[in-house]
Amino acid sequence: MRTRSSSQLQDRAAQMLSPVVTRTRDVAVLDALADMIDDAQLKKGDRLPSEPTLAARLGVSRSTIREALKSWQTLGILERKKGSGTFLATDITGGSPTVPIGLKLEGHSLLRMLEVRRPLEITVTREATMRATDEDRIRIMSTYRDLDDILKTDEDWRPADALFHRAIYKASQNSLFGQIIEQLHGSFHQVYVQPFDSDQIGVSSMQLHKELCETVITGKADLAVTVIEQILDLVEQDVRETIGV
Amino acid sequence: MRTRSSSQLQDRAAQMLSPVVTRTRDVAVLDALADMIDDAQLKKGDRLPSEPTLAARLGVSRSTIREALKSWQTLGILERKKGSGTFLATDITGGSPTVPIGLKLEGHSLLRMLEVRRPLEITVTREATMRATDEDRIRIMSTYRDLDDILKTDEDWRPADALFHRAIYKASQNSLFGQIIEQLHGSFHQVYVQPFDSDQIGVSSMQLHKELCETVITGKADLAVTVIEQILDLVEQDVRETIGV
DNA sequence: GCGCTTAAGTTGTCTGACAACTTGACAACC
DNA sequence: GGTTGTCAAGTTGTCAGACAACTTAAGCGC
Repeated sequence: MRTRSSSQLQDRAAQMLSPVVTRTRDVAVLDALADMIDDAQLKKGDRLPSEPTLAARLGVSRSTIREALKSWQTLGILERKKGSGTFLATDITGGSPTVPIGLKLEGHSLLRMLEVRRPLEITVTREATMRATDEDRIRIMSTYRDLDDILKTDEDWRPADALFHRAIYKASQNSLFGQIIEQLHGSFHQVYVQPFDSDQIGVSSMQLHKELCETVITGKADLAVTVIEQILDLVEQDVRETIGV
Repeated sequence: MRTRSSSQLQDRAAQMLSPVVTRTRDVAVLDALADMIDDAQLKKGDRLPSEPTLAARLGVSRSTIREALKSWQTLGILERKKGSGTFLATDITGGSPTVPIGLKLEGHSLLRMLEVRRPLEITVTREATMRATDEDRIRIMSTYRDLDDILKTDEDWRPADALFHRAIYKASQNSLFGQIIEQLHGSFHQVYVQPFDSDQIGVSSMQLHKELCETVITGKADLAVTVIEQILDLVEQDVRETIGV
């Protein structure tokens, strides 16, 4: 085991190198595939390019393509017929939640995303507060400490923030919440980051994150919900001011 | 063109035939895996045998094993860590022993989906009730009538049901809600319809849909929310009874 | 005991191959 | 004309083997 300081240094360095997650290749394939479906305006029942074609065009092996397709097949997005091809089984009207397709990210769509995030965040916070195991609590506390440390420097706080919130999602014991919120969160941050400076995070937001950590760990569900609502209010207010609504 | 009678005869004969189900190997792998999990009493967090081990023991190649695991990974049943192993991410608690274990696992993932759907449906129903335009109200009423008509026959009611709910989503004036819910709904139906095949929509559910239509149109937000909650309760109860939890 | 190195084990990805199946085109037959 | 048999090309399903990246634990030196 490394010493604590070096560990922190290494973690911090790793965070700067690989921003949020270790994108496995099949996820990238699905992203590209979503774009392709959007570009080609494919409708339900239309056939997708064959596996060898996709493999060649995306520069990955057929195995990777197959695993990515299997994922969407399980979710009912795709249907595959042996000897025939792969077909779109769902109409993706302007965008899919699994991979936001062609999502026009103007200010108003940011607000729409927040609208969807809000009920999900509230529910996941309540569930996490009530279901968290000891291991979850330790992880939440640990990720909060990391976030707190980062905020004292001028480094990028977003990766630490994402890890903190992910720990809470995990404590809800329902992986679907985390997946959907993080997709929204991801596309949200992509644009959200743009107009704001990285150290723009206010004192109030930092205080709220501390309260969120404490209330979740101590199991005060109702309080935790009010805190997450305040955080979302803060973010929404930020967005509104920025886009002048 | 053939005569009408012969054509009808042929169609009827064709209807009696059910499509040949090509049982792919990965489904068999998942069945075997479910039995193994049950026999070995594996709990959440426990590690599964490695891919090469499974491949050797089940007499299939590693590729087939991986595709099968990918399917359950997508459903959140499994979690895989590079260099470490594959772990069970869900607890199989209780349930009647007569229900095949595979159904149990998928049933639990159904419940998780419902958990995510619930806050979204509630929010979208409230928003729809308050924001609906006259055009939206007409559309909601019209799609409900269609659904009502279909229910009196023995035809498939699901498309009409989907259109009815979609009309409500649309009235919320936030396309993201509909997209995400429909994604969940789609994958839900894919699994839900497959093993349970409960084509019968209950009388109570039908009455609730009528109330939902009325409350949304007349702008009674709080009432509409309670109705949609009752509908979701009904569905959840149905799932729970089927998987015996 | 502590820290470092090493080796075994595991998942992610690639390559190449063959089997099973579908589809369309064409020929043969009634 | 309409039906059936046959064939070739294309596509998915499965297999085998290999290497890279990563984790874990045992072993070693201090």
